[in-house]
Amino acid sequence: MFMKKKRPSLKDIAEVLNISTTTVSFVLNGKGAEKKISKELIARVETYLKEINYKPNLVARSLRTGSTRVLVFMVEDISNHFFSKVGRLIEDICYKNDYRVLFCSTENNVKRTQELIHLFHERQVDGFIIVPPPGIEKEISYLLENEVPVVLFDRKIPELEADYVIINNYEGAKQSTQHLIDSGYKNIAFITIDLDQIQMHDREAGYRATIENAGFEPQILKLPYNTSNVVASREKMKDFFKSNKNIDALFFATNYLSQSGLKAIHQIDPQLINKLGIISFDDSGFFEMYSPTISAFAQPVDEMANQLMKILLNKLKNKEKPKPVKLVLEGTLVERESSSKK
Amino acid sequence: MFMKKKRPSLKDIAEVLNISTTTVSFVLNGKGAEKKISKELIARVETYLKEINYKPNLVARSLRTGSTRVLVFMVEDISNHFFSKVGRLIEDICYKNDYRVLFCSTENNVKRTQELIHLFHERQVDGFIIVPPPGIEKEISYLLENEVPVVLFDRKIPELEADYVIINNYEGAKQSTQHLIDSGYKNIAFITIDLDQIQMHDREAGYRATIENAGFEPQILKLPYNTSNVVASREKMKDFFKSNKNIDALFFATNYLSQSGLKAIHQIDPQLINKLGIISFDDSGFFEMYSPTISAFAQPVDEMANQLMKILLNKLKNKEKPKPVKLVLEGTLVERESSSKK
DNA sequence: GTGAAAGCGCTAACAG
DNA sequence: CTGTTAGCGCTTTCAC
Repeated sequence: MFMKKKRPSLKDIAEVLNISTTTVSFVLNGKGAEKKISKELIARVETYLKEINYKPNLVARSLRTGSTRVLVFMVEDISNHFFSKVGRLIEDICYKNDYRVLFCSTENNVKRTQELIHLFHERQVDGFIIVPPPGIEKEISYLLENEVPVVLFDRKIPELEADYVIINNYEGAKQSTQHLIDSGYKNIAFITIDLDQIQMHDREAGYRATIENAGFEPQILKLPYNTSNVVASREKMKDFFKSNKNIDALFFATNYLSQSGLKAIHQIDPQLINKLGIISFDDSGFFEMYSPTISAFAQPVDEMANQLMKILLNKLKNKEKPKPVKLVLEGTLVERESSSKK
Repeated sequence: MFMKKKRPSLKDIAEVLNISTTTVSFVLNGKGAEKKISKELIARVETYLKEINYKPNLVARSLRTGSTRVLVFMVEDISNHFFSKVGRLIEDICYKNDYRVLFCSTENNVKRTQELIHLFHERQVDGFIIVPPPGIEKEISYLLENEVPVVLFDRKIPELEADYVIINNYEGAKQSTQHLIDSGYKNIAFITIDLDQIQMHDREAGYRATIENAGFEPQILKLPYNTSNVVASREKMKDFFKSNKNIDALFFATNYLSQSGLKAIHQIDPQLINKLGIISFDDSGFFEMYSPTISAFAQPVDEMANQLMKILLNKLKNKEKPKPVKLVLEGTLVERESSSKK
């Protein structure tokens, strides 16, 4: 018969060393000097802590302090090149500020996002960076009302007084479209997603304005948004490409649409790709690897990460809330083989 | 002057309703009937809980119960197709068992992995599924000693008495190599990583045995493992391909090596890919999308997820530890365009 | 059927 | 300089 060895607590340590838990706690938290505990005692405690490889119970600490020092970065899909890049940068900034950060993917699914928000809020995380899926307004308001620090990212929610960092989608779509026009393409189609999200509307509007301004005809394919059925989407793209043979260039509204589109193009005819101009909104590691390499309108990931964290850390520090920060950044066109002059 | 509205606690609720916290707690946890609380009281409490949209403080609950009902799935890179697929399946099983699961990437970095293990252990997660990077033995032993449920995945650590779920890498490499031989390739090179990990050794051994058995010459390129310097790796591949013109097929030891290799091949000559036989260990969403589509040796993701969770849930339930479960599963060859007969 | 009260492990105000 | 102690919000035993 044996007992499960219980993890030692501060109290256990205090008993062994014949001192109070207060002293141990102070030393543990590096407040020994500040609290004027003698060098010898500090050394004795630290040695013992190291010896038994003591790990404090952070659940208890969090309950006591009311802070977990954990933040959450909640995006549509953390494996997406754009989000993972920003995530990585954010992680570094968090560590420097003695915060930890957890990543998770909403898959643009409201229900899943609600669950994630509650999961983390109930576990008392200190703050959120969220790419809000459509329909999540209520949960965001809930966090706001409860004065949980939240910064929106990639999309804003117009009716909400929340901080956000986004890019100028309209301008990016204009530049991308204009680039294809400048490269000599005349029948440029826009492939987008049938989702009532402001950033998608802006991209479409940018495309439309540029095409019409050049005296061309907009041609738009709107795919239903359902990650589960990529095959059906690809079939729709194939049908669209086949029945609109006049198209000589494609502008994809997101990087995952591009990837699906490239596959569709390949399935129609492996040579077809070399006859089309292609550009994608959002960059991807994949684009540099494809043959030909694929042009993209890239978002300013460094600046986004810096700004997001600056806003969030500020909210974490100052409990009284200032006016929401609303940031609209500019992206840059990355010209690769797929959009060169034909 | 206003006060930050504190989240209501069980005590607040009890006061408002003029009952004890015990009763509220019982109702909250669905134990009303079991504890024979009157239907009316249950209804009254539930109504009020809903009305104020009460969210329990799970940090407090965890401190009290000693369980967070959170598990961690710690892999090399969660954006890797193989790991994200398994992760998704595991997530479903967790939810069904009323556990939550957190995902994170070790990047095969020991220091990072140590920090992650401690981060989560200090926060009292209930269990771990870990793809162990080389050099992490000590931390895993630490968890084992503290009787934290751990299951290793994708790789075992021979000197450790830990549960694990892996595949037969030797057999998979043999099948993959044999498939290239059967397709008529004669000079098959193996591209691998210079990492002292058992699964890499097994893959190499499987390749070597099959090649020698067919009377051919093994040709192996070992790249240094450093995710940071993909460009340098790619340059090494290019040099290797250029200075070994006799090579007519390539067997990549991991899916990320394949992706890097495909890029190298493209950079040498966009047409070169069509002259080479290619197969990759581990499948990837990318392979189905590439032109040509890339063959792969795929791991049995469903079975892996099921077995991992079966083992972990069992450990969570039965505190006395049984003998470690050591599972070696078989993968399957997915034949695509890149390895067809030339 | 319901409530009082102890206690999970930690921090920090206060006392000495 | 160090210790006593209250209490974070919750669960659960025991009492009535």
